Amino acid sequence: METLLTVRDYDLDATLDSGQVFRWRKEDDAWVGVIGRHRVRLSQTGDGICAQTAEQVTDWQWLREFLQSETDLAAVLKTFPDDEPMRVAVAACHGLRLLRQDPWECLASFILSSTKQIVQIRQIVALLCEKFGEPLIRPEAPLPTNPHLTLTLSPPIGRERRGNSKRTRTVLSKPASKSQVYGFNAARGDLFYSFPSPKSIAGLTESDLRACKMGFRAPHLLAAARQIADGKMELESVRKLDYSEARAELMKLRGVGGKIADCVLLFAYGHDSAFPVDVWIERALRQLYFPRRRVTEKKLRHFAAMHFGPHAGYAQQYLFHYIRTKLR
DNA sequence: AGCCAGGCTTGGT
DNA sequence: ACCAAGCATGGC
Repeated sequence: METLLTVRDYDLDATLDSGQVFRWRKEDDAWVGVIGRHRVRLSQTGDGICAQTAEQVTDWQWLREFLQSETDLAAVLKTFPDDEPMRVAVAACHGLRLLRQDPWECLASFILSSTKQIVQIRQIVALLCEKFGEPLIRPEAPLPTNPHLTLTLSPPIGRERRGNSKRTRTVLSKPASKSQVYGFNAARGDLFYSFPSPKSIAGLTESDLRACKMGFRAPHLLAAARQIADGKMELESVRKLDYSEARAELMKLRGVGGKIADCVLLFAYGHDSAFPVDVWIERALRQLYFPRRRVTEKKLRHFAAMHFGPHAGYAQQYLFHYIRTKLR
């Protein structure tokens, strides 16, 4: 299925490559990635964004929600302070947007992000999904016509399928290869996977997770997954909380400090006032707004909240992307 | 308070 | 070519 979202001032390249998401890859002129259980191909067109999926889609609301294509960007930009650094960043990153991600995927990704650079975060998250997510069908391939074939997926490489063994060996005496199932060569990297649920991660061991090269973040992710799977933490009910309540709630999770909580609040819960301060932003703020002055991190956060207005998180994204891509 | 915990990239030498 | 620094958090 294919649809065209008409939208102005939307730079897909900048948006999908600005450290908000870690699973999107550019293939030729299009971006391929996963939203929920949809494997999606996105490309920039003259008047918007073209999206393709393998399966029938009647309601594209989930896509508009993820892309935030209805957001009035001009209205957001108008609230930014009129100072030199902001003007430069906005001019340099025209069409940069904030996405609206699934809270769990966002939370887990940012737990894994601590003291990692973006390239490594991508590797870790990719490994996690390949090992423990469910394989998805690529948009270009037709859906399998034989219903039995859909029941004979072999387990992802490196993973024992426990429990529902009914599913793995039903009709066919010999398991179908991935290329039989999907109609293309499913070499590593060609298949896409859903993001593993809290429940599926909660059932793993720390060493399962360490095999994804996440190091000391493995116990953090495992503990967070278990807190959520046990119902001790309700990511859905965090939606009802205001910014500071939600921040305090998320920080109860292992591996979640102020910075990571702010990332999740901004990228998944739509709290535009969240202003994640990582080393890049901290350096930029000190250099641009407090040259040769000693300012504590707390003061810096206070300044950011006061100075950048109700959509401070958007302003942060412009500064972040500007210093990372244009000021290297 | 200050250090350490994977491992991969970046930057300095 | 080699080697240190950087990275956000929790635990000691």
